[in-house]
Amino acid sequence: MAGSTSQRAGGSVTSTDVAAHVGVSQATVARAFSSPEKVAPATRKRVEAAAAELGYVPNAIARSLKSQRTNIIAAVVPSVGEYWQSVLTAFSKQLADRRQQLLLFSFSDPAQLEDVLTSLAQYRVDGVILASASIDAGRLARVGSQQLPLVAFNQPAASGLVPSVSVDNDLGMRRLAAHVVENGARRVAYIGGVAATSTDQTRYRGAAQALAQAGIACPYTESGGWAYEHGYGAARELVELGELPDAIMVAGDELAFGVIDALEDRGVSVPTEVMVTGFDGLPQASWAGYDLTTLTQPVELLVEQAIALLLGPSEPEPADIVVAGELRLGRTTKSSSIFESRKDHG
Amino acid sequence: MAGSTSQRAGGSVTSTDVAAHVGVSQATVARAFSSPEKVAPATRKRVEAAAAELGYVPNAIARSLKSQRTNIIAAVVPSVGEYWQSVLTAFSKQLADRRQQLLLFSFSDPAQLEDVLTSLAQYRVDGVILASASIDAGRLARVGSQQLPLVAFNQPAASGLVPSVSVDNDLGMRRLAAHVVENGARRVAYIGGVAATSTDQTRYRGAAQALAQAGIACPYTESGGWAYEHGYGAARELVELGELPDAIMVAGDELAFGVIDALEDRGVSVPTEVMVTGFDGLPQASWAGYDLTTLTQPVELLVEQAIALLLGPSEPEPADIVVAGELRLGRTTKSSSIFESRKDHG
DNA sequence: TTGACAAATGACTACGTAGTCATCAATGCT
DNA sequence: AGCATTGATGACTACGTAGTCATTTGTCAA
Repeated sequence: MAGSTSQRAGGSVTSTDVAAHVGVSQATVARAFSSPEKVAPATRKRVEAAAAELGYVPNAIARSLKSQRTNIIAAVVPSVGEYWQSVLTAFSKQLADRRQQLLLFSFSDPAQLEDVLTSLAQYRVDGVILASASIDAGRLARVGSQQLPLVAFNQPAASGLVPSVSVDNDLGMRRLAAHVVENGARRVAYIGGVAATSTDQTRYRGAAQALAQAGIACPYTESGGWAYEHGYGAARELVELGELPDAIMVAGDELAFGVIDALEDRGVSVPTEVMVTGFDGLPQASWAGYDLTTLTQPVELLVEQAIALLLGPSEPEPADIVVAGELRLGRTTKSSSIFESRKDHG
Repeated sequence: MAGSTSQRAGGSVTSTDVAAHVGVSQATVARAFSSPEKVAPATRKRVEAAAAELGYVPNAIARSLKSQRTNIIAAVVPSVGEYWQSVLTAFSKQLADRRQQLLLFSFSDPAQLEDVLTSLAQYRVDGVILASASIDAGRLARVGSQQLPLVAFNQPAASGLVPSVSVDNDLGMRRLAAHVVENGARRVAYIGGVAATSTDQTRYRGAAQALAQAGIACPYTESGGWAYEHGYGAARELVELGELPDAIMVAGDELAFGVIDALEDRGVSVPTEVMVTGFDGLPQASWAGYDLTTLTQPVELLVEQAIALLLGPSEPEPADIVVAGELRLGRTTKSSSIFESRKDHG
């Protein structure tokens, strides 16, 4: 039997090839792979043997064309940022468990979004995850008008427009604010990311309102981005202006790391002189070097909900799921006992 | 004209629909999108107008089936690890520039690799990036035997078997070793990741040989993984054993962060008492909080080379590209001037 | 004016699969 | 024994596109 069964060099082996080899019809081979229970065990065995011998692997492209399902989920994600990377990791893991693949559409500049969404439309994916603070309502609506299932991930602005899953930004910031107030902070500053994003707005509002209830004003500083260096730069400016508050609430963990390092670099001790809080609960927040007080997003849970919305039975009206995060108390807000004793809230 | 042009609810608009609307053949519509120069400008305009009106978007699945090209590159990557996330980011960016999409196959456990590779074979991607230290030679060979272009990313073991792109692990570690020796280290320990991986072996060998030339032995400790907590744990053990060296060379940056934090937590000052080096050049290495001495991998360049191997004309024999990294000098090896003066090498 | 030629377009088909329907054999029942 | 029923399988076709080839139209030179 030498040579007769060798697979062709460049081309792929098709179900027809296997069928000819076994002496059954192409339909039977297809069934043996897509719905094995409809094929007699003996036949199935022979088909599988032949497939293994010839090196046949079902062609997902052809299958998708015929069945109108790709088993592929697209994710539109900013190409940078510790937070998005961790979200992506979670999606990729959980989708793999459901035998779905992740097709990645990343963009570094919001201006590229147009192109990205265009090429996204060409792949007939089974669902789309929109994860970025910089997708505005108009674009969201446009994507939403297509027929495909989609879910906005952590985009407060999407609420009501398209199905969305978010952490409770407002509640989270309120808890953090309550915590720093309890720890004795009387003057608090807020360092945001990009003021134009709904995430930033929602978080700031939460913090500002909670602080206002304690009679504390909370000036907002825009750092201009969500990366380490933005936080570093914003904090440096704050130090140079000279009027340091008791606490700095930062819109995101990565920013907060920059804030902490900028403070320490300039001899400002955290938390002794200034407390710092973050938001997100990145893995690095738990690293001993930072040990940041922050709001840990339940990323796995959020992702689970997002996938459920995407793959589950479609709801009649857009569902908006909001999940509470968990307060993580780290070293960056541990107050000295002097402050502790003056605590006086509610 | 109300209603007559409304697109069907669930189904997608096809080139045939557009053709009927314009009054041309399906072939002309297809050409208008895939090779516009073959269509008369006037006709093209009408086709484009009709497509916009009907909401037609070319179907990439069907196109792929017909043309045997998917414009999709698959990446097989471990689902965790700061380093892989940064690599992934680079791939996704550079592929987007070339109008290719990234299909993500991530795995958290090497045992899942089998499943991953199986489902990978079904999608007829244009190329595969294998990026993980834990793909052994046997599996590499199996994947390589398929017809599709592939490239192993930072896997020394792949050299000779399949086309590969790697940083120069050996040279990098030699440079780091030379640096710590110059800074006065006389007793050096090495903390590795997973001893069974070729990356770990190559890096340790480079360090050990370079140190041996300076007459320094270099005991190896396996941390058991590549994450922060593995480094933390390994360093903690080292401290508890009591015999701290002058310098600890660590196999990866993320591990090194753990090592540093473990040392500082136990009152061991870095670099005054113990110097620490990393490997990879993660963004966090540049953060002021760590400011790690490490070997920065030229990730963008590595990725560029990998993509060139993948999409470029196929070489007759597997190409193995090795790129040198760049030494990054941080605070974690800044020696006191006492050490500096005794430097005596070569 | 007519033949040669290029440009534009249409008819047709294949890419590899899965679902529909028909066919056939085997089984159980009265 | 005859008939209905079930299970297994084959023939056929459609999914939406792009390439091949043939046909039509328009242009230019002799």
